[in-house]
Amino acid sequence: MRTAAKAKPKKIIKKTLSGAPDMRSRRSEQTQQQILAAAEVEFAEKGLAGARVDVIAEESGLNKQMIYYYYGSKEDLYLAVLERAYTAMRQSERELNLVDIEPLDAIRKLVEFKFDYYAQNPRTIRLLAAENMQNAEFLTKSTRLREMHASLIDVLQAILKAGEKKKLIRAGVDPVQLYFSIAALSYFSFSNAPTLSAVFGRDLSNSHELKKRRAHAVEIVLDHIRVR
Amino acid sequence: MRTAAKAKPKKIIKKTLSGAPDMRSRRSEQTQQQILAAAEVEFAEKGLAGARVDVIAEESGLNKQMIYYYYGSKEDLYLAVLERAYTAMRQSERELNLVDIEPLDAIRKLVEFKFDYYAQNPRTIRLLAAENMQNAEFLTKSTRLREMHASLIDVLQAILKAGEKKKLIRAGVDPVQLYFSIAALSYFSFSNAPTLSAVFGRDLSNSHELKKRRAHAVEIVLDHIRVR
Amino acid sequence: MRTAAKAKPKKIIKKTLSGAPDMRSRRSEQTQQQILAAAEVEFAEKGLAGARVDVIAEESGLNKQMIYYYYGSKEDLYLAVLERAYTAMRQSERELNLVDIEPLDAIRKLVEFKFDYYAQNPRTIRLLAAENMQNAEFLTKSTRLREMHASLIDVLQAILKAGEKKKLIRAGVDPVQLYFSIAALSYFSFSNAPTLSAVFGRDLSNSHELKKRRAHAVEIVLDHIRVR
Amino acid sequence: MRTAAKAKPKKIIKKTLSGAPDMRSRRSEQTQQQILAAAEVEFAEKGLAGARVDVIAEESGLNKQMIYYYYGSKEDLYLAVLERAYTAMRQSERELNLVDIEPLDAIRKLVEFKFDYYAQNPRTIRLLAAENMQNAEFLTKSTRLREMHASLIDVLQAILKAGEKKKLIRAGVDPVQLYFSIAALSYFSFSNAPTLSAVFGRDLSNSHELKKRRAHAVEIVLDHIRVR
DNA sequence: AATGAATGAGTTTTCATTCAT
DNA sequence: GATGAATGAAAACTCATTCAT
Repeated sequence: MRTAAKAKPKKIIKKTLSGAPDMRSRRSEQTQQQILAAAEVEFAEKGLAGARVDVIAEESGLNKQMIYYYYGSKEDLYLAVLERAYTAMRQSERELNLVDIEPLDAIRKLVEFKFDYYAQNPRTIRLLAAENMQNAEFLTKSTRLREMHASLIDVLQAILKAGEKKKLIRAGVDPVQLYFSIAALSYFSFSNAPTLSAVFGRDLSNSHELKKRRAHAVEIVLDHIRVR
Repeated sequence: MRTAAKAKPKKIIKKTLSGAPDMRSRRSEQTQQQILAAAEVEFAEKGLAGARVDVIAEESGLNKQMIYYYYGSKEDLYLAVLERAYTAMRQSERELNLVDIEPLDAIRKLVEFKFDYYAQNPRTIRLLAAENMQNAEFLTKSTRLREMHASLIDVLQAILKAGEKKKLIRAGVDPVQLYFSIAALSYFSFSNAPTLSAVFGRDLSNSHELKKRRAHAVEIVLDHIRVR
Repeated sequence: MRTAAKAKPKKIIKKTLSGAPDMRSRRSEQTQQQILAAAEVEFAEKGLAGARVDVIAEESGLNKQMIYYYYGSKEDLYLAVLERAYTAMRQSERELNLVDIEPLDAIRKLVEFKFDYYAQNPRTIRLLAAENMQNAEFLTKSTRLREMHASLIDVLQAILKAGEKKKLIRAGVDPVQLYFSIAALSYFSFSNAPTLSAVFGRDLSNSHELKKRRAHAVEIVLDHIRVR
Repeated sequence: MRTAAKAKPKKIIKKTLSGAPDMRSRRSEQTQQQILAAAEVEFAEKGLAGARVDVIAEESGLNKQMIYYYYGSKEDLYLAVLERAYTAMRQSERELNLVDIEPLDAIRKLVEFKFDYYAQNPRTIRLLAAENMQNAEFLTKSTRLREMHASLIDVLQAILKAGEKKKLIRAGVDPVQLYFSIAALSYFSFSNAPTLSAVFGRDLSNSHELKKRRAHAVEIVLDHIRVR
């Protein structure tokens, strides 16, 4: 309906929260994973508007209706994909152990981790890009995601402090700004590879180029924080 | 024809190249500008797939057929928009005069310019992001754009050399890597503002935040190239 | 979208209000009438839920998209049909001239008019029945219709008063109740003809039966108001 | 199969006729009643086309397959609901004892009974309305229902005769016409309450209005048959 | 008897594009 | 040059029904 607000009939959606161990239906859980996997590929490739529900159904090897059965709508499926990718990234960050390492090495490791994560999860890059194109409409909508603040900030803070104490890192470095810069230097190499490659006329995504880029990112960050 | 692969029948398109002074029709020229302006807004906001020809027509104050008359198809219109934005950016870069400035100041100015350009041209950011989502399909397709290689690389090269000679800038800085990093640090602040704002729960696009971000970008770059 | 309220992009609908004499497009006006005519048949036959947009398009000889172009949605088209039928009925009532007739004859004429109107406009009966099944959701929604109160009540009132004065009609007859009863006796014969016919095993819609029914309706009403 | 004409493959349906005391499965009987109850609500609310099997399953607390197990199809379930409601109404009529009452009181009681039955069984009204929208397709199809002719006609006939003999009721009253009118006056008040309420801008379903309406129905009927 | 999962065939709606004037 | 009207092809979404357990 267009003209008037109408009490939408509540649609019954069968999504089993992945946390709940629903023993009765390991099959159902698997089906949902198949859908999510296919959807991630499609959304990462084409964005929300460009993605096709038919394609997702086709690629998942399932019926189109299953998508609506489990996720309710294209947009809700997109949100599920986004949540999963985002959660996985935060989880990876959380598993990064930087505490017992020399401060400068920790920073180096952190930059390399960020860079490598994007290198290994190109779809996450594209989902983030798509989401930014949408002004983070869905990320904002998701309570789950909004609350998942970047845990690395605290870690960074701790490392910087430890480094200061050891006279390895200069005082006064803003951890948030630093985090942004690390993210920027990692993200950009992948997010903008297509246009950069086109303009520079050479492939920027081969491993040689990436290695140089990664090393540069590490250096530029370290140069900024090191005491002279 | 909507999604399918197309064997474009050559269609006569009336686009007057803006270079050629077609005196007969200043009105025509204006019509095309109206379309381009509305299209830029729409494509920047929604991307290629999400943009609606109806909306562009509506917003331009013209009718849909005019779009097809002048631009042939939605995709060709998108290309025209992209070309214009890209050309304008390159033109701005070309107008930047960094030759007669002290090397470190020149770098500072360059970083600030990049940052400010994105700040003042948010639609360019979004068009670039959209184009990257499309794997630079259109940028690649456009001979005009492909040939418009980033002139700043040469300028950067010259500045670095001059700086080295004056013992202000350390030797061995790769101008391409540096250019990428400058672009990254500028671009990212704007391209990813929506998701960052959502996750950090505060508005990163106000002028205070941007000023801090800009200063940080300048510093991180300078710290990298300065001799110690 | 299911999950969240979303700012529906305003859809451009080209419906020319039938009042506005849009000379440029008599063709457009005719197209809309074709759609309305086909829609009335379909909605009257199957109700809102049962009606098929495809069928309406097919029967109107037009493209399905035209329906959306002019009316925006199936529901809005239904509303347009309802409004037209309702307006026509009220208009007919308004054209009934009962003022200069003997009171009892006026009542008789009124009952016959109601009965005949339903007899001649079976689709109006069905649209009303459909609308009642929907708890008058659309009639309530339509400002235009809600304001179109039954003008016959006032006329009835006047007739009753005149009849009282002439000692032809007894005092104390409630015009609203009487109007309802007249409507009931007319409407029911048509609205419930299918089930009654099925149960009584004979066709109640032939002209002989209708004549008897009509005469009975007149008598029962007159018997109620006549002075003894 | 949804809309298409169907060559129903004979399907084994487990419906235990409510008459047969199938001791083995009181549970089964209860399940069927749950389904019927939920179905009646849904069909009465939305009609055949508008009703959703999912909703019926949900509301009955059972699952969809049970509906198909016991009733074979949505349409057959609708028929079962219709049959039950109709049978109940006829049963009520049969239990009405009007034989030993004064003729005019009997008529009064009959009108009141009809009115009250509809008042207390609003879903029956809606099922009848739905069925009439379908041109009584299902009622016609059901041998059981077709044979269940309105028993009140005979009763009415007897009352009228008795009244005539006692000079209380005038001769020549057609019992079928009278029955129709009684039904009309009762039914209409409920069937058309939504549209009437909308147009008259006041609630016609409160008890005060209904009392007035009921009294009026009684009077108009009595006025018609009474000797003067 | 009962359940959750899956399906195919619709159904409404959207959208780029073209036609006629 | 410009406009409103029209179209076909696809897109999202729905729903009765069946399958497998």
